[in-house]
Amino acid sequence: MRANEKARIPRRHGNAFLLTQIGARAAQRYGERIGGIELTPAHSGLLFAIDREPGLSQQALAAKLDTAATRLVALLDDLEQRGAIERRRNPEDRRHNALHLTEAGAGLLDEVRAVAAAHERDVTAPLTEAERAQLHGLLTRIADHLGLTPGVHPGYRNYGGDCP
Amino acid sequence: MRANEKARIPRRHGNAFLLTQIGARAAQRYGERIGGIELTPAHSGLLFAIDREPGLSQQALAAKLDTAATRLVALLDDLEQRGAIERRRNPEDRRHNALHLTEAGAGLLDEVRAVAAAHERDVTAPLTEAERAQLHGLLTRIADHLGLTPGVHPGYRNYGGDCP
DNA sequence: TATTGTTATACTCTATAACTATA
DNA sequence: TATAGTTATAGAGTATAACAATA
Repeated sequence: MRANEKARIPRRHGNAFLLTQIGARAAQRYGERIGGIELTPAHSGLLFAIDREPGLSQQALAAKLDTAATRLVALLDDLEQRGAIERRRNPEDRRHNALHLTEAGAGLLDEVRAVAAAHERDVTAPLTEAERAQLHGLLTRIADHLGLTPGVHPGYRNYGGDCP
Repeated sequence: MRANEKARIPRRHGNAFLLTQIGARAAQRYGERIGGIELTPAHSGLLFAIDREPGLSQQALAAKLDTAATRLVALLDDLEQRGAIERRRNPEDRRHNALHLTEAGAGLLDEVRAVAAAHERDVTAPLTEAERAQLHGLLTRIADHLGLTPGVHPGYRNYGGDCP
């Protein structure tokens, strides 16, 4: 009975488990790297998002990232205090803050991009360029199948489930 | 300058980011599935570990999973209360508990294996069998490069970093 | 009254530090 | 005193609920 169940499993350590293991470790390493410029992964995600679509309100940005707007406040406070972003109050409807990167913020984003590129090279170090492209094709299809939004980190999403 | 930095990035959404995204989502889905039999991913990991190496003490098991022994107490309480495991006190040194799966625990582990197999099929649904094998080869090499212990979920590890 | 942004509260998770019982 | 297991304490992170300002 147990051997029978066992036989149904395709591999000792399946792709799904490997993906979870690797994903968690890659996230942890990215967190360490991005910590080197005094940011968290969440901060870096906001810089990317604001650069991609400047002028959004906090509510609109939260909707894009599929997270609660309350979560953004402290993160944006940090970035604003650092001079990386501006909250421009809309004169026509003074409840809205339009989010924009400053000059310094654009420079900081360049640093983030450099960190991300180094991270990318690190994680895929044992693969050849052809294998990286192969992997990218496979992963893109899985990401699509799982309904993942390109560029939106799942850490922003509102799940009930356990993190690991 | 910024365009120059951008050009260094190999792809819009690199493999590292995709791995993080997919890993987090896969973990979340597994958590939902395993919740269907009133367990968390952590509980299921303990069942696997105790089955793989029965008779370990709680300290020894914690060391294998690279986590604090205090973290295991409540999880083992749950499994014991459910009749899935036993803490057998060692008569020669009565400080040690030798951990063992019960008959019921073996049955529960079979259910966990079925859930894991369904999860595996779900995550890799869009791939052919040949592609799954290809992916497995690439992921195994990356996991090895990242120093991951086969079968040990990173969720048990003691990092300081952010979870996502 | 409805909406934007903010602050406050409560809850979960976990790391660390006491504590007990055995040796 | 040293170790295995347990319990208690404290901290981080976040989801939810209240709140103030504006429309």
